[in-house]
Amino acid sequence: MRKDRNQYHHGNLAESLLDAVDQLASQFGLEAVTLRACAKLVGVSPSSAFRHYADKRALLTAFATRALQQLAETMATASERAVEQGDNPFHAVGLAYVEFAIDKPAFFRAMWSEETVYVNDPDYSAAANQLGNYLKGGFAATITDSDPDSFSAQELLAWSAVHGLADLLVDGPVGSGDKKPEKMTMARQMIEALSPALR
Amino acid sequence: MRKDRNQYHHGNLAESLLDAVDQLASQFGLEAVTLRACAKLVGVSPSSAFRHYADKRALLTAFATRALQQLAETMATASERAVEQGDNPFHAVGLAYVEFAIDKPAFFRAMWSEETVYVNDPDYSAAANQLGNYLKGGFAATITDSDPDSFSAQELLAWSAVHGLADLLVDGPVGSGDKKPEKMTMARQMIEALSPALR
DNA sequence: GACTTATGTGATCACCGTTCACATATAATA
DNA sequence: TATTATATGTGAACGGTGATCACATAAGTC
Repeated sequence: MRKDRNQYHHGNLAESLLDAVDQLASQFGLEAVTLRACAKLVGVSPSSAFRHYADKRALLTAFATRALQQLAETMATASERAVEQGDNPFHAVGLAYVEFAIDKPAFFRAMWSEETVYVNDPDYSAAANQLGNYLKGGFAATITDSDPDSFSAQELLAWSAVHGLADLLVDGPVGSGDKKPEKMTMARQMIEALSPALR
Repeated sequence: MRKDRNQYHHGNLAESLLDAVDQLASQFGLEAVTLRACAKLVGVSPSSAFRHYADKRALLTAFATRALQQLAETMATASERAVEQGDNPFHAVGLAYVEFAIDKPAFFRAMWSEETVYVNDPDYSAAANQLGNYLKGGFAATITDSDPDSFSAQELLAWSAVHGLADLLVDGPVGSGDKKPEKMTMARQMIEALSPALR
């Protein structure tokens, strides 16, 4: 049973503020995310946010963490499905990475934004590490990995290529006029072109 | 002969404001760049900036344009030198790209920041196009290119990989604890690992 | 020298993140 | 249940921010 609104106590303000960041960032971009706008959206006074987050930056850090987890989840399911269907898991993971960036550019930008995030926050870095592991998991079937604890040159290449394309599509001059299908085709072709280097 | 300071008219305020952005961004990060701080650094009132730039965003666009030109120049000389010395020009251009990002992270961030830049500004997009051409120039000796007007899958792969590594090094979780030499070694190894895909 | 145009100023605005004393709700204790 | 302690939300205030506008002053033109 959920609490009634119009209460003095909100009940789950920390999470609701994250939802507000989510909504504002998705609709108007990350730059437009304002503490006051978030509070207003939730129906709460601006100062109340500081009971749950030390900073605006702390709020953005929590949001970035959520984005990392979401991407990791997306990639994990893509990888599983690829294994089930006998497809190349790296292709699936790479495509999922790019698709996430295209579908949720605000999340993608927030995720790796060293200037607006406390990168040493334990939750954040844990999520970042977990994402790295899913990436390596996706590569595992494709790349022969001598040292599973550090990124080999080939693994770094794979991540760099996928991340670079995603970033160029979202913030760079690549595919500016194209819609999602064209962008995904570019991603497929690029990943295809990459495979000779991953043997 | 340059104008005396302590004048009512500054003489070259537009350029000087760009220098101020440069200095503040390099020292304190892009997020810390403030119109008022720039004006104070130049020794001028805050409102005077609006005589030369419509917006803060217009100022950042001009700064991003300058950054693009600087990177293009760096890459062009790297490419030339590589050709002279018989080295692989793509390697040289790719390394120059990564090195630029490491040395001047604020420039690198400002360059591709769709939310803080007017990406349709003619000067900006011209500089972005020129940079793309230099990139293709660097690739030219390495990659067989059927259509010189659009990026082939291999060219896109090469740019994505180099750009992605640069971005992961600057804003991502790769090489966080490492100094520049280690990062450049990673770049060399990644580019080396990429070459099988560029034939 | 008079007029026009370009450039810099100062006051002012609404909005921003942040703080703090205070109000109110929930939980714990007696 | 009554009391107390703690967690959570409020409202007013602060300085800093981007932006505007009437005004002041310089430079360019005739």
